[in-house]
Amino acid sequence: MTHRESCIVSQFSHYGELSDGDMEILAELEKEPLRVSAGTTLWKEGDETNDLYAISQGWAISYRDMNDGTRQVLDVYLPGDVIGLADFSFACRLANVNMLTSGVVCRLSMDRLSNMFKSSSRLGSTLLSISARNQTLLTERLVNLGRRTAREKLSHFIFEMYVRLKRIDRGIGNQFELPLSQQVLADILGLSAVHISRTFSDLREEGLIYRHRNRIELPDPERISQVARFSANSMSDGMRRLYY
Amino acid sequence: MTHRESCIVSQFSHYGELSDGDMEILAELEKEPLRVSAGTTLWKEGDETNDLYAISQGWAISYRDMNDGTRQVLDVYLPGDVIGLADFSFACRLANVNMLTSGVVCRLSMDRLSNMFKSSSRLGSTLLSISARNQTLLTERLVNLGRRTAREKLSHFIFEMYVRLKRIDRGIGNQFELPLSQQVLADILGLSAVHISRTFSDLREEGLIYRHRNRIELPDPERISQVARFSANSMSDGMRRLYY
DNA sequence: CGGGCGGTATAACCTGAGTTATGTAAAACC
DNA sequence: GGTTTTACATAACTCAGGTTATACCGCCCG
Repeated sequence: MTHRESCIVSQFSHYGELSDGDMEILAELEKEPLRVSAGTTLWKEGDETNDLYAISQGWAISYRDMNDGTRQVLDVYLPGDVIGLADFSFACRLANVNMLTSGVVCRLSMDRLSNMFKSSSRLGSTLLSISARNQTLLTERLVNLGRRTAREKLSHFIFEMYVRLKRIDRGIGNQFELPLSQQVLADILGLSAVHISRTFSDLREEGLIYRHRNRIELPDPERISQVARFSANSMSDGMRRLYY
Repeated sequence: MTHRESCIVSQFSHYGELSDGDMEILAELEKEPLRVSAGTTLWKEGDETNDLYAISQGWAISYRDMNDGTRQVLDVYLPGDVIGLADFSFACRLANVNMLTSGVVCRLSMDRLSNMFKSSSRLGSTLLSISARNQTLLTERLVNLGRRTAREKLSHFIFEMYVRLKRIDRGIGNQFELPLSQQVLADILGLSAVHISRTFSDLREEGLIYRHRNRIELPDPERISQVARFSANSMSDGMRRLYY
C-alpha cells in the first residue's frame, strides 16, 4: 500500500500540506487494513482506550445507551473519518462504536500516536485541527437538537450527510446511499422512529426528499438547505470550510 | 506573575505533569492579564481567528444567533477554561463569545501557539487532551438535549456546573453563585424562559434546588444527580475523570 | 420619591412530538 | 414456498413544553 492510497494520509491532507516525512510516519502508524462486517462492535463504553481507528470504507456510529432503554447517537462516521479522538485523554471509552455496514478500518495505537507528537509538530497540530473540526460538527448538531423542529432536524441532517459525502466523493449527484434505518435516524435526532416516518412522508409530499430503502434523492438540494436552515448557506467562509 | 499563579499553567496541569521548560513556555505565551467588564464581547461570529483566551476570573458563554431571533448557547466557560480551541482550524470564528460577568482573561496568540507545538510535544498533546475533553462535555450536552425532559435537562445542567465549580474550588459547599439569568439557561437548554421558571418552581417545591437571585443551593446533591441521570454516577472511571 | 426596566412568576391556551396500536411489504430464513 | 422477521406507514390519543399575557418585585436613575 503506497502513501497515496492510505486513508489516514488522505484525511490528514485535508488540513494542509504534509511533508514526505510526515506521510512516512502516518503510513507507518497504520497497520494493515482490517475488514469488518456490518454490526461489528469496534469498542464498548468502558473498554480500555488504547487505539484510534481511521475508517477507510463503510459507515459507523458512536452512541450511548441511556438507562431507560433509549439511546443517543453521538456521531456518524464516514470513510476518511478518525474514530476515537474524543477518548484521547481518558483511560476508557465513553461511548460504544458500531459498524453500520461492512467496511475496512485502520488501527492506530495510542503509543505510536504519542510518538507521532514527538516526531512531527505538523502532525500534532493537524490532529488538533481534526479534533476542532469534530467539535464544530458536534456544535452544529447541538444547535440542531436545541432549537429546531423535527422537519428542520431531519432535513438538516440529511443535507449534512449529502454535503459530507460530496466532500469525499465530488462525483455524487443528487442521489446517494444512506445506510441508516429510521430508528437510527431517530436516535441521532432525539425523535421517535414513528415521527421520523411521518416527517419523511411530509417531506416526500412536498417533493423535498425522496427515500426508497436506503437510497436518498434530493431533487432540489438548494431548497432543502433553506428548509433546514443550514448554516453554511447564510454564513461565513469559516463555516463553509467545515464541509468543503 | 510566577508560574504558580498562571491560569494557563494550572489548567494544563490538570492533564499531567509539566516540565519546568513547558511551564516556562506557557508563562511566556501568556501576555499580561486583561481586565474585562460584564457584557464585553471577546469576539463575534465571522471575526478573524488569531488568538485564544484563557479565562482567569469570571464567566463567559459562546453562542450562535439563529435567523429566527432565538439563540443557542454552545458553551459556558468558567475560570481556568480555554476559549476558542474549536476555531483552531478555521480562518474565522464560528460563534460569538461574551463575558457574563466582569473578569480577567489571558490572550494567547495563534502564532505563538503553533510555535508551542514545535517546542514541546508534551504541550501539544495536552492541548489535544483539552480539546478532547471539550468534545466530551459537548457530547454530554448533546445527550441532554436529545433525550431528556426539561426537569432532567435543568437539574443536569445545574449539577454539571456544581461539579465543574467544585473541580476548580474544592472548598465550595452545597451553595454557589450561578450568574445566569433564566433566559440564558433557556438558551443553553433549548427551552423557553417561561418553562425554566416553571421547572425551577417544581424543583423548589420538591426541595431539590433552591435559587434566589443568582445563588443556587443544593440541599441534597446526591439526589439531584439521580434526578438528572448524571452519567458520572452510574458510569465508568473515564466519565469521572471528565469532572474530577 | 416616582417612574421605567430587567428579571421573575403564574395562568390559560395551543401545538408538536411521543406513545400505542394495527396494517403492510419486503427480506431472510428453512 | 411458506413462515418469520424487520422495516416502514398511518391513525388516534396524550402530554410536555411553547406562546401570550399579565402581574410582581427590586433596582437604578433622575
